[in-house]
Amino acid sequence: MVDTSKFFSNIQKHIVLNDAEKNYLTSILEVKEVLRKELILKQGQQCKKIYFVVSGSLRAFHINNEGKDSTIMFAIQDWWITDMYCFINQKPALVAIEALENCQLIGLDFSSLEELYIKIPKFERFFRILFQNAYSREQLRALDHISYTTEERYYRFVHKYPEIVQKITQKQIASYLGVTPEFLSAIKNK
Amino acid sequence: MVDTSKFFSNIQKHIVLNDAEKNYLTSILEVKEVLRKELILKQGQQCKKIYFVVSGSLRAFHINNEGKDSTIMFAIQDWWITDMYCFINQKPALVAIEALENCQLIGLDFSSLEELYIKIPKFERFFRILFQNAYSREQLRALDHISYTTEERYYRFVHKYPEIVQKITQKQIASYLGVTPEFLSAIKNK
DNA sequence: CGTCTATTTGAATGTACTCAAAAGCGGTGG
DNA sequence: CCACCGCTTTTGAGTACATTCAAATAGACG
Repeated sequence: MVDTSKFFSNIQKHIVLNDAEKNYLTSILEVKEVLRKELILKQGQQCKKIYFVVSGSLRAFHINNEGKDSTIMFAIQDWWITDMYCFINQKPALVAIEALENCQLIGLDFSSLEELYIKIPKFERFFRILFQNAYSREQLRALDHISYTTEERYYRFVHKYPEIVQKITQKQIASYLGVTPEFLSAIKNK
Repeated sequence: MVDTSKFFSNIQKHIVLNDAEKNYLTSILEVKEVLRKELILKQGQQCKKIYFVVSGSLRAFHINNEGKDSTIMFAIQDWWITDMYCFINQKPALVAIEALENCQLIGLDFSSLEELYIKIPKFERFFRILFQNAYSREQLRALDHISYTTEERYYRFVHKYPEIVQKITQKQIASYLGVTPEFLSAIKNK
């Protein structure tokens, strides 16, 4: 069984829900369990959902036309993940999302989320805060990317997200930093 | 005089305001005119405001400890700009924001924005959409950054933001792409 | 018109990649 | 429980990408 209490407490960090609202939310959420290595979104598919991670960990990545694998983001327990661009524009996904371990997820469909905003407007607030934080994180990442060396970015990443680092390979860190695994290995061993 | 009508139509792309709401909004907004090269935010300062650009253009940039200048974002007419991380956490700014031309701006203070969310909750919706789009843009930028070559990113940038390109120097594009002006020059002339 | 900054060019250097091969490690099946 | 398989990590050589520094040229602005 997937425990939805973490999901509700994540939401109640920012807004307060009464029982009726919780029940409505329960009625539209979709519980999903996926196995390690399974894809919850494939590149080119329609991205219809945003996921909350109850347990496990995931990786969003893009394969370009030369076959290079680039990691856009990781998500662990208590994080939200989607291909934002495709979710809001309802376009084919630019990224795939794979489970790094067995995961318990809670998905919200694009159209039920739109309805949710209408029916219970305080969710506008919740997602306003969520996206504001996500935007801020990405702005910092852009800063990191153009302003620091690869070596510095590696140590900054490890220091900032130790819980993620535990769960992923060095190859995946390299793909997040935008360098080859060989080069990351060389950096570490000097 | 600064014309606030563009500001209101920007907001009314996503939500509808009645006269009382417009009046309230008018009462908290701060009109600001700045000259070319003026800084509206200095690195290390408290970032108290988010700005809407009525006219003109701006650049947010970071100077690291080696003196390297990295552009985080540009903003032109009808865009919003702030140092998001510092705005929401009320920490010293990581970036400076400078006017590239004479600008007419409308600023919203952090605390009056928080009050606005309480008084007129539909602004949660407006900023939810604004930040969702901003997040999506930054996610795409991260993808661009790790997945394409500098040359590709240059042409993608020029193609995606032609109105920005008109207003900025090549040196500033280089600083946005994260390369030296010399290297960008070499790319163009081959 | 003169000054200041941006852009270009080139040489030397450093950073990061490719390719290939070896070593390490974890999981699976016999 | 060990042996094998597949994948990750390491190592190294050769190459490509990008930087630094310096100097020349071109443009923009007062």
